[in-house]
Amino acid sequence: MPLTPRQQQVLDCLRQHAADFGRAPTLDGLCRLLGLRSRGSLHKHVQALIAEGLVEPLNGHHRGIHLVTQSTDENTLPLLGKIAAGRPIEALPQSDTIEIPPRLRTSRPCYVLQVTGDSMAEAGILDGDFVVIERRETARNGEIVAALIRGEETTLKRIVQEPGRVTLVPANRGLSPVVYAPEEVAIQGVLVGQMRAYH
Amino acid sequence: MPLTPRQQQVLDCLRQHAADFGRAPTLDGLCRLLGLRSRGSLHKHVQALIAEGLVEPLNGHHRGIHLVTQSTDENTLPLLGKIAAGRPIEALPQSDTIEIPPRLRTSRPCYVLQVTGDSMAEAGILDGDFVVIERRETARNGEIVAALIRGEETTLKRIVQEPGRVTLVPANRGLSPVVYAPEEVAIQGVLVGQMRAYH
DNA sequence: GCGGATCGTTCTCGATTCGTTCTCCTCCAG
DNA sequence: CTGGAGGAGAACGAATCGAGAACGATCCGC
Repeated sequence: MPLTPRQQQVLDCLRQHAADFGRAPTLDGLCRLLGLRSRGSLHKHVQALIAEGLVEPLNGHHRGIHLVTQSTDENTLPLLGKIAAGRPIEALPQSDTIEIPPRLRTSRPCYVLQVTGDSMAEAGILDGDFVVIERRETARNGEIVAALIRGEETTLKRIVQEPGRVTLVPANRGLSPVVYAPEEVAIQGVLVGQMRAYH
Repeated sequence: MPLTPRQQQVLDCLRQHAADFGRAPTLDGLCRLLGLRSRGSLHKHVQALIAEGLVEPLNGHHRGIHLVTQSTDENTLPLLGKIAAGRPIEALPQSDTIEIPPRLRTSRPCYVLQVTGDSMAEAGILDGDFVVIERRETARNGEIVAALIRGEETTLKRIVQEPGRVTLVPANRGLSPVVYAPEEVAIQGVLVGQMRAYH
């Protein structure tokens, strides 16, 4: 739903205030900035902005009108580098980012890797694909994880955790599952999305 | 139904206003811009534009004359429906859209389909994946296309075109390539991107 | 810890603006 | 003369907007 003119003014004023002071204004302070005399009136505008998801809702626990953080780059994630069986994640020197639609990520922190190699080809993950990884240190059995093995190499595999051992299962007839001790495998994240460009 | 000269003038004025201010004008504001004195008169023209589908209908819920946004968000594409071997594209009743990062599409018109079935599984396209299709009627050999066969069924396959015959090649050991006469196969678009969510 | 000041929230009331509908008017082509 | 395009103006209901009062909850100096 589009904002009314006054709501737009309030939003502009909030952005201005954030740029100037970096502090969250109170309703009374906003009233003065906007030339209003009643908090009650302004409150309705702020509620509308909250309904639009532009302002942090404050459920009586703290004060101050906080803008929601940067809705613009909400759809970009850091592209950390490449993941290949046999090598640690090749970090890119420059901090690169890549646009990811919300459907391909979760609400928790995520990052993106580019796949090298065909070890997960039969799971539909090919050489050159981009994979979205949710930053997490535990996984459920059967999930595909980015795992650091003995602090040396990082790989993308399906994980099966049993008492006393962890098995990383590739999706490729030419490769075999490998069994590790639990302390050898550090989960760095869980696969939540994948995408590929053909052109 | 064609627009009357005055309706065209109102439409031009609306586009001008959107370009200048990015805000929806009110009927009174439009009157001033057009040199009119009565909202009631202008209202009839706006109603005509709504009937033509050029202006957002506002059913007393909000104010301001909004132009209909045609592909306003350049990162969203229409999600037309599902594509399955053996059936035409199942059109979704409601016109749905889906966010697609620029990397997964081309600069030409594209749309999105959701894949049903595993006929392209060995090319890394699984059941449930979303594929981005560039709207095009010709393809190069080896490209993956959405093709309409005999006007009946639509399918996603790799295409090989030779003089006098067209072969559609699935990527699945259990399925065989099928040869058609060129006039039996109508290319509806070419695969340019693919994505999958795991959660 | 306490009490007053500050703040968020909710409510009512009134004023203005705006979309809508209606009637009446002019102009012009067929 | 008739009908359609176009405009003026009045009137009504709804959306928008602000003022003010009242009530808890939080914050802060003592």
